[in-house]
Amino acid sequence: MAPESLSPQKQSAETSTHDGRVPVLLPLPFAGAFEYRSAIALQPGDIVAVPLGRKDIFGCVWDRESTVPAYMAPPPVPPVDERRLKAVIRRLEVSPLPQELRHFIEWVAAYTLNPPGLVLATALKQHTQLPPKAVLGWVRTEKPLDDVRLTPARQSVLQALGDEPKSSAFLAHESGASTAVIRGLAGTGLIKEAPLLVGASFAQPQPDYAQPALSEEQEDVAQGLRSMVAAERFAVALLEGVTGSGKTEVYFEAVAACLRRGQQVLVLLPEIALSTQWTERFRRRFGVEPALWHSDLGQKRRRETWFAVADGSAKVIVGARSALFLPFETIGLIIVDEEHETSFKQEEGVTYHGRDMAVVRGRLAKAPVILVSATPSLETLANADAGRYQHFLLTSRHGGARLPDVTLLDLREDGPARGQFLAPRLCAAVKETLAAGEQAMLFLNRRGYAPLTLCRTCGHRMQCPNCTTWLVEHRNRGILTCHHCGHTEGIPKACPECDQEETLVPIGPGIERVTEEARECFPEARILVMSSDTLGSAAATAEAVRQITDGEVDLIIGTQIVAKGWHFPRLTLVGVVDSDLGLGGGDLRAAERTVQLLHQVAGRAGRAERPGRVMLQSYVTEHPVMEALASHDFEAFIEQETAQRKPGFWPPYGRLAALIISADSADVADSLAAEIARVAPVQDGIQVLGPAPAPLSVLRGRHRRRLLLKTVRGLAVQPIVRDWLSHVKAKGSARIDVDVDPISFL
DNA sequence: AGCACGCCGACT
DNA sequence: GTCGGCGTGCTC
Repeated sequence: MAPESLSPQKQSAETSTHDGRVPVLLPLPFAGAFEYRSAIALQPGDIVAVPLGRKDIFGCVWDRESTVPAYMAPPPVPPVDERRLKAVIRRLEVSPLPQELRHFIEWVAAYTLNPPGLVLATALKQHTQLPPKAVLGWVRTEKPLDDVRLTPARQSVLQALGDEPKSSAFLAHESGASTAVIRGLAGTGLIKEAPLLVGASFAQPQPDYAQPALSEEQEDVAQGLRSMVAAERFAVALLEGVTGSGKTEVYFEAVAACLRRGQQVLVLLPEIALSTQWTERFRRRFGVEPALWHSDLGQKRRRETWFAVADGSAKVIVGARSALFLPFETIGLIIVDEEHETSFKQEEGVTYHGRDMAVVRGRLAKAPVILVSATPSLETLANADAGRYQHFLLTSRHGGARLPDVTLLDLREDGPARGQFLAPRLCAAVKETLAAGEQAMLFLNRRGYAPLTLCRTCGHRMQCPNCTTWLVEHRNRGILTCHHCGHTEGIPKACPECDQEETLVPIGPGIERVTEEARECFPEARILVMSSDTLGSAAATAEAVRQITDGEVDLIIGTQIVAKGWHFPRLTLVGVVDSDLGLGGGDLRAAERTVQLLHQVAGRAGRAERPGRVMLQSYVTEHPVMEALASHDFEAFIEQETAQRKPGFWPPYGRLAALIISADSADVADSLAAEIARVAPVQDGIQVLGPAPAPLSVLRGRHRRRLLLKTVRGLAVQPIVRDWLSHVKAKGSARIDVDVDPISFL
């Protein structure tokens, strides 16, 4: 794709050449854009090669004025001496970054307290390491037809031509002529080479391909969403509906409305690589596959998609959070499905929350944003309650299916035998289900065989040398491994502490151990294990899903992965092996997350005409989380969570920023943390907690301490943290990482 | 992020 | 006497 064939972008009248000085944002952690001289006129958004030190680097011509709200914006950097400016080397022949994307990059940088260049790097990573090759096709020239001898073959080639360039292969196929005819025509001057529109390979979704049969309730909500799209302005809606209520079908109507207006749609899913079922539903509704965007897209497909988004020919993009950085032309709608999913939060590098930044992107694009969930986050519910977001509800399951019956199995009264993990009542229920020719599922959110290996003689526990964690046994692979840093060792014969042999015993269940037990309890059952260890690729996942759907499997045993929005019509029993697992650790969202996850898992049961059953094994059946799940009364649970968070101004009734201090020795980490605490801000509405050792106090060999800044809702954390950190400096091995709106407290 | 400059240990 | 360790600082 060559730049000539891209739609021209909207530009402010003002050009960026200003005394021949051009700001260029480099994909490096500098405080702001660097300035260069340029003889040629450059526009903001242009990708340029510039010298930096003794090397050359790509950057993006930047805007002189910031659009970030003043309170959030980083302090301005003083201009550099004229004589030190170097000259721009050249402008790359690639599509520029649209203004809206540049503003978004600045916004994300200011909000997350990251240098804008680092955010640019995440946007540019997807893009121009290599300028895309122009692929050439053919178009008609102005030359009159009568100058040339027109054979029948030539005429049919000319007929196959359109306004837009067509490839030789396409023309040959369409006209039945050989490529020799095309070359001949080129020789006559009737046609000439022109860059192909890459986007031409992205099929257009048809808004009216299949008409959905919507219930009255669904139709009402769909109508509400359609009118948001029609308004063509920024607004946020929460679409809340129990599992199986047909949320996807309903928001597809908003997608259709947007397509009819010729605008683009961005759909964010938490785990796009696993979303084959979603893609299939999309194809049934719109006739074609949507454009996909995720991290392991091939280089070629990636580049094609980027440019198809830029020129507007890819209409619906389904992606992971990084799709927010695509160069949309005319975005008319953003949808965040499973908005409560914590995996929308990027935890490495630039830590941003995909859901929240989707709302920012929507505001910049003046487009509506729809947040979708069966168990919305407290953040989103609070926004809906405050009237900031519209709230649409789908209350009944599609096709008359009932919500599953949820039974709490109190392990204190009716627990399994020692060394086993499935209670007798759960085993009986599984047997019944299998006998009835239906499918059952066992859910345990823990990979491996056992989370702890202990010496029976001396009490030694097998620990990771780099992290404050136990090594998890993976018996299938014959190893002990750390789930945080990847450290792996063999399973020793003797205890490394007391040298006694055969004394190491596995403590607690992992999914491998539950599978072992299930094989003994249900010897006849065809068992399928679904975890990230057994399902390496999207293709493997799709195959597993097919086996389940086609009834080639009786018992599914899985981790987190099975909780995704799968539709398994034969599944009628779900057993949760350890419902209490997520409640430990005492972090802010432990209860909320457990409710969301277990409700999601429970929702896999009984989606078709057959009613479903769910059994939750727990040692704390009286816990509000368990009660909420058993009674399907989430409002009561939300009320209680709210009552707990509100008085202390915990999110969403206040704001948080975490400072993570790390160093290669505990002493250095401690003294820097103490120094930071000493200069902590003191002000009404602000509270500083810590420093405290991080729950994983040593991670990947680095000693970590945490401080938490909490402010009342009306107070932004960014200027406070900026000011705070301007008083301290990390030296040596020490580092300070800031996590605005932290989700993980590890 | 690179890549320099810059002061302290084991080598031709 | 030098080669080289990676600690601090700069790159428009």
